[in-house]
Amino acid sequence: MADILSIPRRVLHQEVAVRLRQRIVEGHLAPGAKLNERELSELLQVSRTPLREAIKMLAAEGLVALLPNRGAVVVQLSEQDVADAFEVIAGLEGQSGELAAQRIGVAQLAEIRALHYEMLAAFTRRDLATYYRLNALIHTHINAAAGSRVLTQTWANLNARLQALRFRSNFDEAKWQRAMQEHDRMIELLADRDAAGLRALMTAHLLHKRDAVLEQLRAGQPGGAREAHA
Amino acid sequence: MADILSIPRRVLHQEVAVRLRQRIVEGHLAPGAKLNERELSELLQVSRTPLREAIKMLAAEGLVALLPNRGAVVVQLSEQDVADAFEVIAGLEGQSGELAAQRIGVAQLAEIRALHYEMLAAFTRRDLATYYRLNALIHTHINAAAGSRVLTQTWANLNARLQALRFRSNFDEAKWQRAMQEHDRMIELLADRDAAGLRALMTAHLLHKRDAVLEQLRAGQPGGAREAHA
DNA sequence: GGGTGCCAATTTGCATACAAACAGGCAAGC
DNA sequence: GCTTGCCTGTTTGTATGCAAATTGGCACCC
Repeated sequence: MADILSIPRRVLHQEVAVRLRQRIVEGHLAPGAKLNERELSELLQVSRTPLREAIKMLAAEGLVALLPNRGAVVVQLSEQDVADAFEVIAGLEGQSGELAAQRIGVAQLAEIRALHYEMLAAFTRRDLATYYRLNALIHTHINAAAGSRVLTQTWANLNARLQALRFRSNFDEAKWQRAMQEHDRMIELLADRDAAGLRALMTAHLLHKRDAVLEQLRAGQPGGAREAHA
Repeated sequence: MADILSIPRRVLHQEVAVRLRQRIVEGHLAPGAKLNERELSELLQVSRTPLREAIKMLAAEGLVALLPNRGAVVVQLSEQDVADAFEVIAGLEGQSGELAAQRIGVAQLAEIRALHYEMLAAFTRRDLATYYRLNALIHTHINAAAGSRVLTQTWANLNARLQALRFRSNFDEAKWQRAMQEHDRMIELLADRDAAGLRALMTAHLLHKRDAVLEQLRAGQPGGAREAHA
């Protein structure tokens, strides 16, 4: 909690990295798109040096791919990659759940519960955007409650790559209701400190999410071709 | 398969990143050490620009931490971090095992078996350095056999952070024998395509490794380098 | 003596300049 | 007509220069 004291020390290349991540997740930079350095440096009003440093960070995070002497492109996950990624993150969420159930404090639990009710409100209104925001926030809080910095970093990294997909995935009513029920159950299991139960639930929750996203992908890209990679 | 044809396109900043990773893993850059840009650029005979880009990549990988206006330092994992990291990687290895058992081809299995026998030879000679090299190679091959690029990347990233520790961890005879037995069993389970079994074994294997490393850490890193002696 | 403020040396952060590699268009040769 | 080679504009890769921030030391004041 010492973070509150530290004044925000922003450095340009980190700021640029944040902005680029946003643009990728929000789809302004679509998968496969080339990152033209001159263009981006003009757009963001920075020189190429910090921009390049930011791009290298995104490359290490797996958000973009570097083509030697040919710049960087936004990675394009094949259907198989998406499935694989969700399976990996399902494992990470499972572990988050297990640890969170063991380690969560009352204040953290209360906050998550509050977010849950807010999300329930958004669900009731069928306000998808708010629902997603709160959903992501709840998962982030559970992950944080696990109290494992390594887990948090690994999860956040992978999550960033999948956010772009989730953003668009707009699953059907039945799936949405099930997801909501699973979230209800999460709160119960957290309150009960049922580590094994929460692990199982969260893993299953993410695998369901995988299925929903894949279904969406297949519907959107008939033919379901495996996309090429560099 | 196509990799054989592509000529190696080296770029300086990637080369530098490789070298820096080596230096960190091998302990030339100890945890907590400051990365002086001028110093390193002279050492590696490159200008500061590609060096800085490489440092940013390592930062994104979690190998170094960036202190705004104060450069980068090699991350220093607390005991808790180490335990957490091994638990995360245990989950990843478990998934590697499960997928590998399902997807491995005969050629891949044969290669892993061959490496296993080589490792058995190294174990018999109590040649720790060779044992470690082959051990790491086997785990890499199993991971590759899982055929999940996302899993491979996530695993490799985390693994890099722990290699430095393993390098030094010089566990006792009993633990070494158990590890060797577990590896024997891995081969059996792979050959049997026992996905659930291999998942469980590999997870346990890594948790045992965690215990060994933590024990070593607590013992207070007794001087001995990595050369073993029985 | 201990604390505070200032100054200089060092180091990082960013911008720019220059070199190398690439893409694609055009013309010449088969 | 198709390929091959060259040539040029564009883009990426690297080096260097300059500005800003930090660290540590020293003098000064309380």
